[in-house]
Amino acid sequence: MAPVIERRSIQFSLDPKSGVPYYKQIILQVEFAIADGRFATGDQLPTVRSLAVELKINPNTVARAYNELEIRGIVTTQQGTGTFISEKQLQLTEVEREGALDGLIRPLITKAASYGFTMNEVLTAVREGFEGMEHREDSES
Amino acid sequence: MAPVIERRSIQFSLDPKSGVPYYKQIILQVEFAIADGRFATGDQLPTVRSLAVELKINPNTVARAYNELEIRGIVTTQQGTGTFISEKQLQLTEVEREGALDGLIRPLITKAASYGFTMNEVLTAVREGFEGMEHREDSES
DNA sequence: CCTATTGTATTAAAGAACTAGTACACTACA
DNA sequence: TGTAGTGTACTAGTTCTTTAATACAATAGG
Repeated sequence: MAPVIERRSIQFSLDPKSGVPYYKQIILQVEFAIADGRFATGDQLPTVRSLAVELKINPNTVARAYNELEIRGIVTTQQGTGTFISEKQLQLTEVEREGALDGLIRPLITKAASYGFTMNEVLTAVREGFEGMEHREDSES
Repeated sequence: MAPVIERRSIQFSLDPKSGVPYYKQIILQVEFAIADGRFATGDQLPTVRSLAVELKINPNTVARAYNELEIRGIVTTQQGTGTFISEKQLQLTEVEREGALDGLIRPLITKAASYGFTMNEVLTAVREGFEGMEHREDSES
C-alpha cells in the first residue's frame, strides 16, 4: 500500500437544529481541535471554499468564522494563500495573556459563586476538565 | 436619628450603549450581587414594576430577567407576592450540582487551552478571582 | 368582598444577527 | 503573463432577539 500522507485535518460538521449559528459552530470546532491537539501551530485549515462545499453552506459563512478566529489571534490568514493556525499565542506579552485569561474567567467566577459553588469545587472541576482532555501529543513528523 | 432599617437592596443601572440587552444586564447584576453577598437567600428583589420605573423600561423586560433567573433556580417568584432569592442551591443533588458546574466550565477549558493557557495558569487565575471577591459576610440580623 | 399590589400572557414593532448571492482582489506557480 | 486557487467586499433577504403596549390573573389585607 502507498504510505498515507499524514495531513492534519478534522471532520467538521454542523447541526442546524442546535440554534447555534454555523459560523460559531465552526469556531468552536477549530478551538476544540486546537485544545485537543488535532490542530497545531502552522497547520492549514480547509479553504473557505472547500469547507463551504463540505458543509453545504456559503463561503462567506466560513470566511466569517475564520475572520473571528483571526481577530482572536488564533489563526492567521493570507489572501491568496490560505488560513493557518497562528503562532501568536507565544508572542503575547505577559500582560496581554493575563488580560485575556481574566476576561475568560471573570464571568465564570460570578456565575459559579451565584450558584453557590465554592472556590475549591471550581478549582477541582477545572483540574478535572483539563485532565480529561488527554492532549494528543502525536509525534511531530 | 431614627434607626435606618437595614433593607438589602442594590442599586441597579443600565448601560444602553453597551450592546448588552437590558434583561441580561439585570440578570448579571443580580448574580453579581449574590456572589458578592449583597443579596442573600430569602431576600426580596424589587418588584417588576418598581424596578421598571427606576430603570425607565418596560415591566416585561424586568419580568423576563426574573424569569430567566427563576429558570436557572436563582430566584423564586410567586404571583401576587414577589420575587425572592431562592434557597434551591442547597436542595440540588450532588449530581445536579456537578452537571451545572461542568456546563459552566467546559467552554472555559476549551477556550483557555486554544489560547495556549496551561492548567496551572487557569487554576491560579480562578483562585485569584475568588479571592478578589471579598465576600461580604454581613451579620444576619 | 374589594382593592391594591404582585407577576403573567399576548401581540406587535424595531432592530440586530445570520446566511447567501455575486463580484472583486491577492498570491503562487507553470 | 496568465490561470487556478485563495481570501474579501458589498448587498440583500430572512430569521431571531429584544423591547414595549396592553390586558389578564393571582395574592394579601382591610
